[in-house]
Amino acid sequence: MVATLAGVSRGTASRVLSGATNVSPHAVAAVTGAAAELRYRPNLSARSLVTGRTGLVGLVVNETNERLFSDPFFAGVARGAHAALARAGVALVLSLASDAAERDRLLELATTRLDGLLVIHGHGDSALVESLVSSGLPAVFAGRTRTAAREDLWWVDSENESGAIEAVTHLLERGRRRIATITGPLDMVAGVDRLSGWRTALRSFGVEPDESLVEYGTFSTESGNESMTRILERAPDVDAVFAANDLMAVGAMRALRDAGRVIPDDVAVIGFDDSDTAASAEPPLTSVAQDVERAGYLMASLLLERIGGAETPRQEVLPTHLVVRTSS
Amino acid sequence: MVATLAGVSRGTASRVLSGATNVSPHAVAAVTGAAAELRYRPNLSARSLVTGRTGLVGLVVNETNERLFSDPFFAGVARGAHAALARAGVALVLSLASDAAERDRLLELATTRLDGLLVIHGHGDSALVESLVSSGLPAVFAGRTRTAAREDLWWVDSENESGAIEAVTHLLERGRRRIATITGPLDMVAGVDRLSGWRTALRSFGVEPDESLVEYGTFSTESGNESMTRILERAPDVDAVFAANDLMAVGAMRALRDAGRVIPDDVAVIGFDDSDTAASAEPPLTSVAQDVERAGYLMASLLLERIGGAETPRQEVLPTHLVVRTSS
DNA sequence: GCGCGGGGTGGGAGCGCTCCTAGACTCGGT
DNA sequence: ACCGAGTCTAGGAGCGCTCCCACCCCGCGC
Repeated sequence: MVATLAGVSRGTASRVLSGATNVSPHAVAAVTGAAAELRYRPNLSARSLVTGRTGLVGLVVNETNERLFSDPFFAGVARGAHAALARAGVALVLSLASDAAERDRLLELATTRLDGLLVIHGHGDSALVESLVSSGLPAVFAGRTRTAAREDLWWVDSENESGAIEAVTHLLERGRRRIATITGPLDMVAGVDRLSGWRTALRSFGVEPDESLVEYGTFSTESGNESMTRILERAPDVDAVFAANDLMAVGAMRALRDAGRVIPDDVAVIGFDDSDTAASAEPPLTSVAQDVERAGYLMASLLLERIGGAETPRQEVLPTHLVVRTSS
Repeated sequence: MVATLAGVSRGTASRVLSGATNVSPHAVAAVTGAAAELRYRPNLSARSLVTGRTGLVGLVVNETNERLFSDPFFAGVARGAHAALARAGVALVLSLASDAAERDRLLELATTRLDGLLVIHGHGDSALVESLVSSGLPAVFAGRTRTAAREDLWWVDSENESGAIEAVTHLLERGRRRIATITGPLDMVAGVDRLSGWRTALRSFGVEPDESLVEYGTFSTESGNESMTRILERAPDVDAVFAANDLMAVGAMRALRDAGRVIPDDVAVIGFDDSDTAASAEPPLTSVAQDVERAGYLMASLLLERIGGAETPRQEVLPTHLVVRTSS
């Protein structure tokens, strides 16, 4: 180590450079001075070799058809996670896991050079979740899936159900009664919970949920469009729609417009996520806001705790709130 | 190394595990067999320590106000780059560099643990570019900026000018003559080139470019809206708009609709990028397509070459083509 | 004045790998 | 039968760092 040349022994220099404990002020000054002069950069590989930590965390995206990767949800989580990790000197490694081959490669990579994983899994890809869990690698999940809803895992999620309740209640309060919903796939807790919130809100207003007003989409614009079309066929008297995300809400609005319905006069529309899409939609979309950036930050913080040695799994649920715009 | 225990010496095992050269088939079989049995995973830190390569490449996003990070352009590049790198066993590290502090941290991180950088710089952030270049680290840029347009750098860009020419020519051929353009900031070559294409196309049809039909936006929906509003004030007779990206085109459409213009009957609109936004816009937006995923793939390939020892800078320009939808 | 404890330091050991060199072994030519 | 060229292998060296232990020195208590 070059820093030694300017003062003391390697041991002392190392002590100074990685959290000075039991070092004299004199030595500290000498070492830091020398390090600055020599523009010293510690070799992280060497450090990893001996500490067993790589200072690298994977951001796993199980990207399937719906191109989760370009989803604003992903972007927000990534940004938040990056912020939390940066202050701990940990870097984020992008890891896609679309197919089985990629999943294997990911596990290979993960067990060999990552300290932990942040997992965003679009669908409840149990194979991925299971193999991650069984690998024993520290991992924190974004959102519960059927497989990941257990308390033995670490995860961060939003208050999907109460968010949905707030949205549907808002519609009910404005006199809407034939409220349809376009939810997500049944294997995603986010979709299930939002659907459940829809039912709860209706019942609390004495309205029995009409199952013919329910459609299961895939969180894409196109599926929102198709779902809305089917709802219109089955229930032409629909006067509102609550979609489980903004993209589907936008798709639904297109279907409504094509069917000659005026938004919000004939049919009110509410989305979920409060993404940029919602704000720039035509008309601007009322949406349930969830702070994805904060979710990412929390996920990373939990993961750092876990890597730091925490044993008991932690879960965190983030609040949501309704952002009212012109579509409702 | 555990693999030795099942056959030969460390040296031989190492030779087998990292590209078998001068090894007997017998030894190969023995080592691979033993490695499989022991579920051997090489320690990448140790390997890095001796080879001097980390197998890590940074994806640098100079994220400013416009949230480049959630831009579909970024997502595409990231996906393409990931694909190219994965087959070389290289991982992608996400590196944001919004402010000066982050930039410093990034450089620290880069020089110490990354083999190279893929740089997406929203604005022509010369400070970032300069410091990267002077650090001597292998880097490939996405798109030229004023600072990065030089041939001593490595970059990948799209045929911005000819893409713009194609778009504007398409409008001219359909009889439009009062064609406005909303371009990007002057410090981005992408914007400048697209503006230049607009001029060229007009002149080739004998139309002298009217500078009052030019607006400079910031690539956001909102700026598209504002720019269009200003154009309508200055030139109410405008009959077409060419925007330098889809988001601004969408913003422009909103402004046009608010002004009572019908798209495309009164005013035709064309965007750039052919992102999902374009397809799902109302009405569906004609747009100049550029294959961002391929750009990312190429960037990564060039970077690998550079890291592999290639000295002479390479640049690559990708073709664009017009995707005609109902807005024009 | 002697022993003991604690803050501070020096340097050996070793993390797991690849590189390199010396040497062993094989085979064909004379 | 010998030798040289070619092929493959064993194991030492060392990458740059942290950990650990032995040690030194100083001040205090008996």
